[in-house]
Amino acid sequence: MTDAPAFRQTRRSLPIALLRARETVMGPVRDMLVSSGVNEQKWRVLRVLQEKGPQELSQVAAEAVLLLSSLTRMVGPMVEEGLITRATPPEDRRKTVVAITPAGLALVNAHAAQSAAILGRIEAEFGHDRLEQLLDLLEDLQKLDLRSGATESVRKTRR
Amino acid sequence: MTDAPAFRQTRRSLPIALLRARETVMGPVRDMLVSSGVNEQKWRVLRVLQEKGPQELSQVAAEAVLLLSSLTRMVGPMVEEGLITRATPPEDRRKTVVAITPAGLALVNAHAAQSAAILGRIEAEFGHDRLEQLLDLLEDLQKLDLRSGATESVRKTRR
DNA sequence: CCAAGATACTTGCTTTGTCAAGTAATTTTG
DNA sequence: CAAAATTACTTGACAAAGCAAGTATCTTGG
Repeated sequence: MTDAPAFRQTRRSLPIALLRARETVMGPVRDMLVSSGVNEQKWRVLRVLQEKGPQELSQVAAEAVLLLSSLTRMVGPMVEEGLITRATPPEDRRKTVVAITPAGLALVNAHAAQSAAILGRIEAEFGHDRLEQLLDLLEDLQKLDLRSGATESVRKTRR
Repeated sequence: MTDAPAFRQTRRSLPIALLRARETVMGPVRDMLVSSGVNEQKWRVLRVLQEKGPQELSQVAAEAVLLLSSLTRMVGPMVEEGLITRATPPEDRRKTVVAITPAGLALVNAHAAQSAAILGRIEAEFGHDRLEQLLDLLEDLQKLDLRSGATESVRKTRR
C-alpha cells in the first residue's frame, strides 16, 4: 500500500538516457558514414569482420547488435557491392560464413582517421578519464544477466 | 603509412557499447511491454504524457526521443486504441496537443510495479551508486555539442 | 536407420526511422 | 495589410527493425 514514486522521471530513465546519449554520439559518426557510402549497420558489420575475421551470420549479428533477419537482408547487397564474401562451409551447410574483402577493408581503413578524430573530439570535450569510466560502466552493465529470476512474475519459459 | 591501432575494439566502441547496454536493459522491459500490448515507442509516449501532462506533438517527440513524423503516424492508432486523445488548440490551430486518457493511464499504472521491479533488479545487480554515476555520465554526454567545428569537413550548414 | 528435435538461416508483413516535400496556420516585414 | 517567412505538422517513399512462420540441414534417441 504505497503511493511511492513508481516511475523515475524519463529524464532519469536509463533506457532513454542511453538512447539520448547514443543520438549525441552518432551525430558526427553519421556524417562520416554519409561520405563512406555505407550506412550504420553495414559499417558495424564491416567493423566486426575486420576485427574478428570471417564469421557465421549469427555471430556477426550478435557482435554488430542487429537481428539475424536484418543481417540476412543486407548480406546480398553487401556481396554485390564487393564489400564482403559469403560462403557455406561444407561441414555444415546450414551455416553461412561471411568475410570482409580487400575492398571492404579499404573502405574501413579509409575512414579510420575520421573515426579516430570523432572519438578524439568526444574524448576532448568529455574528458579521457570520464570516457573510460563510462565505457567501464557500460561494459559492466551489458554483462548483467537480467534474464535470471524475475522478482515476481515467472518469466515466460517457452521458446 | 601507419599500421597504428586506428580503431578501438568494437567491445570498447562507445556507440556499440551504448547499443549493447541498451539491449541489456531493454530485454526485461520488452518482456514487460509484450504483456502490456504496446510497443516501446508507444510506451515512451504514454510515459511522457503521464509524467508531463498534455503536450504538443513536437514536445512529445523530443521527450520520447522519436521523430515528429514517426509520432504523427502513431497518434492515429493510439487514439483509436483509446490510449490518448488529440486536440487542436483554438489559439493556434497549427498545433496538436495530445493527452493520456484514463485507459492509457491505467495501462501505464498496471505496469508500474513490473517496471519498478526491473529497475530494482538492475540497481541491485549493478549497484545504486554506480547506476547514479552512469546516469550522470550519460546525462553529461548528451549535453555535448559535437556539431561544432568538424575536424575537416565543413558541416552542412543549411537548414 | 529414421522420425522427432534442434539449428541456422530466410521470408513475409507490419511498424518505425529517415529524408525530402508538401500543406495549413501564424508571424513578420515592406 | 498583403506577400514572404516561419512554424507545426503531414505525407510519400524506401530502408531497417521486429516478430512470426517457413525451410533446409544437422543431430539424436529409440
